Amino acid sequence: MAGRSDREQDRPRDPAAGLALLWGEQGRPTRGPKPRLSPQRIAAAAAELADAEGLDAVSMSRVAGGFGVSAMALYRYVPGKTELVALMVESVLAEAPDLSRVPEGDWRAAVREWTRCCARVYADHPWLLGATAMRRQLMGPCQLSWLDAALAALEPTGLGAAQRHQVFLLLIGLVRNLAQQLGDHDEEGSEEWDRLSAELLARHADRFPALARAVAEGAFEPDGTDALAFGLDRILDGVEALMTGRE
Amino acid sequence: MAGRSDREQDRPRDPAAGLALLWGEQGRPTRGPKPRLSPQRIAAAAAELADAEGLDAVSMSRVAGGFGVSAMALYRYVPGKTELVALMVESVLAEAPDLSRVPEGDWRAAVREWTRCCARVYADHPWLLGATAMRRQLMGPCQLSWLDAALAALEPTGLGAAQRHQVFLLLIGLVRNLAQQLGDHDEEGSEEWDRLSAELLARHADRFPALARAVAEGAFEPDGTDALAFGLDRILDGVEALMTGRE
DNA sequence: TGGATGTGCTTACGGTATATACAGTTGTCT
DNA sequence: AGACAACTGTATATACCGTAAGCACATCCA
Repeated sequence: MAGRSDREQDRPRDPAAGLALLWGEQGRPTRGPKPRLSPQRIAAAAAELADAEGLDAVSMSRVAGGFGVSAMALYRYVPGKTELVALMVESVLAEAPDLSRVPEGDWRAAVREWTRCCARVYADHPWLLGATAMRRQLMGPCQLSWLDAALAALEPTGLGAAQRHQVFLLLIGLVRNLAQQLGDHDEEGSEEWDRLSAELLARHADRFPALARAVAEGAFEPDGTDALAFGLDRILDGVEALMTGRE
Repeated sequence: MAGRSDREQDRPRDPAAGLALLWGEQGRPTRGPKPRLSPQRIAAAAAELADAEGLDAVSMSRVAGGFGVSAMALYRYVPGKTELVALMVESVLAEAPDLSRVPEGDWRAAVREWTRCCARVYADHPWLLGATAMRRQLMGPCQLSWLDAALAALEPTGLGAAQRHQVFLLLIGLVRNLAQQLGDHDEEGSEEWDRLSAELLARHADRFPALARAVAEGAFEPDGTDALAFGLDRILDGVEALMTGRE
């Protein structure tokens, strides 16, 4: 109940060290006793813990406890918790998006597939949203390869590099917002929360006419439509309009 | 350096009490001494502190210290920190979007104006992103009035309620992602971070061909183009395509 | 005036990240 | 072989955090 965990927005005190760790550019020592752990194993265990109990459950103590060692032992492998979270993100993003199945040159299909893969990762690891909500994130190779894949998928559009980047931002924004929506919905006590909100809204319906109309029309009922597909189609249509309209 | 702050994803132990507080539906007592503080004043002070030093600086001690009282004194007005953050959000969202200037019926202008207002709030209060990154957020009247304004702006499109809601999600996603990008950029030590990243990317350029090409084209240079306007136009075009294509 | 009620404070607990100093282990070099 | 340096893991300590519980006092109603 007490002592919530971190927000990770403090910058690591030594960005270079953190990046070197993420990129696996650390000289491995030969002198002392064999290390029993490794940054990757620690990150994997932490990610597993986060999958099971949420990001808040990931504390140095808990993670270390899983290995039967003390909390301070982890600091031999990881500069600090900021870097540990970055490693967790990398470990989850290791499975690069598989865009081999899409037909050559069909950029819509490629972008669609990339977005779906991305959304699946966020769905499988709900803590990813919070872990990447930090400022000035340390970006590792896996994260960059996702970015690379998206930019590659967008190259057939003929858009400029800056615009490809902008579209990427749109896509990742869509995925992340949807992830937040989904994470909100399937939590315990959801029905009571919905009931409270509905009652409040009904009591103040006059203050929110457009919202009340939307609710009456069932805008917030969990219908079968795929929200991801909808947003994706809007973005793709917008990109298409840009292509045909100006080039 | 130690003791980072919370992530607010723990649910308040009593959602009903939190909501009542947000909606100002608490019976005011007459018996005891006049309260020297109020939830709103506390939230305003906390928001000011967050504006100046970031969300991490907002602790019960710090906020209470600003009033010259002890930390525990705040718990007479606010159930816990989760609710305090929700109140902070409400206080910042109190200035509802001003859509009176847009010409009647021009839904594109209205949506554009709403998005710009929203983006300005996020720019003025960078901590808003982190404060609303929680799950199952307590939604107060101010937040709902923003939602209402967006839905109202979308009504002239003739889209269904569910689709209006989806477009709203797209818009807020755009704003939030841009806020994260902007927050990333104007931090101290940004140039060193950029240098490190560029060097790493150059060293592994073969692993990220599309990314390398984009960098070479200057995709990540801070050019003068308005990223918000770009994403907004993509979304608006996508919506327009949906309107004309299917109805 | 008395009692009820609410305010503000003090103390304390269990949690967090992590700095520092130390003990034990292991490889390399003389 | 023996010395030494490097490395691992632990124990201790600091400085925070949110907050539960209880106490002393102020204020209003009867």
